[in-house]
Amino acid sequence: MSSPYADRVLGWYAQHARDLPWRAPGVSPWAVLVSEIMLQQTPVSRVLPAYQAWLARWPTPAALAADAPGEAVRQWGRLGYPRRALRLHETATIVTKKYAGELPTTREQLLALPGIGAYTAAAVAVFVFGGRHAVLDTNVRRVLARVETGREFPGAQPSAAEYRLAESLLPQDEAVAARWSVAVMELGALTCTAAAPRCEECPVTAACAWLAAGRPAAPVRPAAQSYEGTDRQCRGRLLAVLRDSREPVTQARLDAVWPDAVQRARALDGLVADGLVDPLPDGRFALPA
DNA sequence: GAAGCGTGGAC
DNA sequence: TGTCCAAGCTT
Repeated sequence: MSSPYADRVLGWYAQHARDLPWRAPGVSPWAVLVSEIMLQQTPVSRVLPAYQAWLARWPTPAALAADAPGEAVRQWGRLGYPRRALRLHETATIVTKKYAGELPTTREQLLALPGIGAYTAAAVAVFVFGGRHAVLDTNVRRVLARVETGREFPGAQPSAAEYRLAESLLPQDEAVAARWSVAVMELGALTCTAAAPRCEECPVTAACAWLAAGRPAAPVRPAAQSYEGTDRQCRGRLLAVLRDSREPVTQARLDAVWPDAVQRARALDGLVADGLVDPLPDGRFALPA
């Protein structure tokens, strides 16, 4: 079984696909993984320059593994969620030692690597190696919620039913299925967007349950916690001090960027526990060596 | 399963 | 100087 509107989505993709660097022919599996990790919760526009700079510095997993994890955190810059940089470095080390420098090709092998979860494992297995798996990211989930379920937004986490649905829609042919997966994702990113979807440009309006129902609005969700004053903001400030310093920094330098001493200590402890910050014997702090 | 984890752009 | 959201993962 496969999607009755697969041809329409594939045709739309042929016309509208963005010319992104990680989609260029000849891009290495490792480079695609780097792009996928960077794209976790970070918009394409901000990833583009970071992706180019990262691969210019470390073209292969072996090159990254040969450098200190702290350098990965520094190069990560302000992309956000810097644990991703640390885990990418760990993965580079594993790939270098265990897989002789070549990214493994199956979803299960990829899933076992740090920082690679269900989505990223499927995405790399499909986009690079042509596997036939459901690729459920936020874009695909939103498209399926609307077209198939008639709801404006999907639930908080992908359900087993969602996976079954996504798998049932995959075209039989592996290569076609891979193209379908990236095409649905692109449709969600460009047309079936979270805010102000462009239904007038959509190739599958005839099949869309949400549109047929008159685009009913989802129930209002509880307001998100403000970022201002959170531990996350505090961690970000502290790590920025370390990123911007070539030398280890003193406690006083960290104290200067956050007024609340209790919260500051908690955030710093968290960064140390996460391996993002090294406390040195002399009392100073540094990115991990 | 919920909560924690950064950052900046679009409204 | 508010809210939402962006190719999620881990515990």
